[in-house]
Amino acid sequence: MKKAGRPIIPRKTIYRLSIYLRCLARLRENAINTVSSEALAQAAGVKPTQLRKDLAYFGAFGTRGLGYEVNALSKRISDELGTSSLQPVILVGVGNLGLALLSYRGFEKEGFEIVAAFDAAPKRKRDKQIHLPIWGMEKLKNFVHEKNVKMAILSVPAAAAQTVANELMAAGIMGILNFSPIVLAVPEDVMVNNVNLAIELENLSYFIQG
Amino acid sequence: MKKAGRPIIPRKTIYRLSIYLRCLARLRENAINTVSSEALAQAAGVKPTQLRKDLAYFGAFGTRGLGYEVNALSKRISDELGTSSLQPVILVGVGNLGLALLSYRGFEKEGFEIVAAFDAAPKRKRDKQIHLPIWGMEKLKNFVHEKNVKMAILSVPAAAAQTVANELMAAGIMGILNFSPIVLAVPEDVMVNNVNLAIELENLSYFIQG
DNA sequence: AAATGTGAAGTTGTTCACAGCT
DNA sequence: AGCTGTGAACAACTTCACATTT
Repeated sequence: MKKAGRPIIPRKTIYRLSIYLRCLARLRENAINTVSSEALAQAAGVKPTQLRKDLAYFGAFGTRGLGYEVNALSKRISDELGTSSLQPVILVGVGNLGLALLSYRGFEKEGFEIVAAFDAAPKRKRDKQIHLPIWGMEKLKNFVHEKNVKMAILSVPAAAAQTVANELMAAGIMGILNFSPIVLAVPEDVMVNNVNLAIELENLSYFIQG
Repeated sequence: MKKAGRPIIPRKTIYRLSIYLRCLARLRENAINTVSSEALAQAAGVKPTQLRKDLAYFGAFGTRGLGYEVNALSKRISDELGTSSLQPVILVGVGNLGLALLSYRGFEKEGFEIVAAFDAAPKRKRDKQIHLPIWGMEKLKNFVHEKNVKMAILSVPAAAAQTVANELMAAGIMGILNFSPIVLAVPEDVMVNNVNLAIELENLSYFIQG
């Protein structure tokens, strides 16, 4: 959770750095070399001062009067986030949602690859062909060790989630992207990000009722 | 964005109310009638005081010395969130991710139904059978008006996202669950929730590198 | 002139400490 | 005794204002 030897950067800032990185990628595609905090902030949906504060956590490299060099800033943020190298990820729980996520091949472009899928019933019939084999849970531990996988996508039913999460952690997984609708109990050094589409919709529906 | 005649409840609280509701549902399944703020907070992954503060935004109904009645509290939160009635939702952009979301039929259990799907190329060949017909974008406006749809899931490529979002808003959509990796520009009265799986993974990967 | 970098002020959200019910 | 409800203290985050640099 903390990065030794560097200033502690707030969670929210890290999240926004990812957003800035994607905005910068689009600028690059359009062959734009230089950008002001004003313009970049606008693209990212934040205030210019916030952008500058965020960048200030890991040093200054803008040019006053001019702005930031797009390539240099991209590189710097990318280094900071550690996204320069492709991270292997496993997916556990190939039910409806897990299958959906597997068939969505949009992770690779962004530096992540789902390298294996696991399920309690690997042979179960599924209504869609996928290119990746599905392994039984007994194969998980060895695989994670051998391939040195650190991250997992968890898409099992609520009732199984905590048990499976425990297996993942025992195998050495340190980061879990949790799609199951329960709050996982994990030790401090394991990181969980929750994604719950139903809650997102519920949240929207609240705010649009006037 | 604001609810007339009621105290303004912070976004984060609303989000947590959804979590509490799901924890309460599990308690109900286990035929537990009463719960303390301590126990419920633990299940929801928050501190007891925070839970009580959250509930205090819309009035007190716990029993001191005892705790909360599970059914009554569920009902109260559900009313507050307005999730008692089923909300129709449309999905726009039936590419890889959109198709994946359509085939994930997990929304219905949670009070939402995807009632129609739209795509710029509705006849395009897709590698999976789905039960819902896919309409062309020209059908969108009428449908939204007729069925009085207020929420949309947006899963089109980045390049098209803002244009399509504009169409949605022109048709009367007030809440967008945005899966496309750009920040949408919308007027104040339209609500956008962003879900970006790549960013979630990137975020995880940052925090697990020691 | 234009735009960054940053201490200080302001705002929002969280936790504490404890009074007040049951 | 046990647990809620809440003002006050605290912490985190955001924005402002402006000095500084090119």
